[in-house]
Amino acid sequence: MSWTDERIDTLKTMWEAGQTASQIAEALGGVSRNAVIGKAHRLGLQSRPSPVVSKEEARAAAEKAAATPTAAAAPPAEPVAAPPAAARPAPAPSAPPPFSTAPAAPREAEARAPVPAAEEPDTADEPAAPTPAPQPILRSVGPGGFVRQAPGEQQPPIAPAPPRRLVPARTAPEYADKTSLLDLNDKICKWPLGHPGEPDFHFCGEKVNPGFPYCVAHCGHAYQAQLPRRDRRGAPPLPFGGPRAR
DNA sequence: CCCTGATTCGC
DNA sequence: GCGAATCAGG
Repeated sequence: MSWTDERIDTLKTMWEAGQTASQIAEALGGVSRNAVIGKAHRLGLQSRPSPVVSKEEARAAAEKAAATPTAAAAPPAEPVAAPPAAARPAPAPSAPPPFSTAPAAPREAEARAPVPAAEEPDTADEPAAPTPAPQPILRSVGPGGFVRQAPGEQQPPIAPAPPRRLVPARTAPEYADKTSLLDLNDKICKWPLGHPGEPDFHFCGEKVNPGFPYCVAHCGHAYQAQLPRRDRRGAPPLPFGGPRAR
């Protein structure tokens, strides 16, 4: 596998979106985690919170901690070089789900007035299936077939995607229901829709299939059993709406 | 053990 | 430039 423009593009986007190197490698296919990391560095995509702290950083941090015994009132504004990336998956571990009604930290112009109404067809993207019917049957997922079907079951295994908008309302018509980079966290689907840099680029935002970066439906796209080369048809379903048309 | 990203170094 | 091997922390 070589680093085509498209693959580099995907790498960049996913890296900046906070995907792990493993996830990126898996999404790209044909490359190892190390390859992704190596490439990312060569591209200058640098510095993500690494689990490994350099001795310098550790020493500096220790000194700082020691030198600041009492003045703990103000949260230290990012000790070392604060990553410029506006995008890191929201670290909020116990944070409320992305679609909770009340944003904990209301961003200025984001006062979203609760609008009563039910629906508006709105955007044409992702026509969500209108069947919120909860699936009582527990299913497991696995490589290849992805969603395992209970024995004897004939129905499509994947519950139809519930309506995407779980939040009652919004103000800005076109963006309010979009899951932005800033909204990403471990619990919501990071499947990108549209292309980075474009105004309507956003993320799926569904609840993830536990253990995966995507919701069940998008996992079905992302993880598929490899077919023999001669049997493959068309382009593989890469995220990001496919390679950027330039 | 598993995971993570960083770095090195032969190719 | 590439990526496996290695390192080192969580």
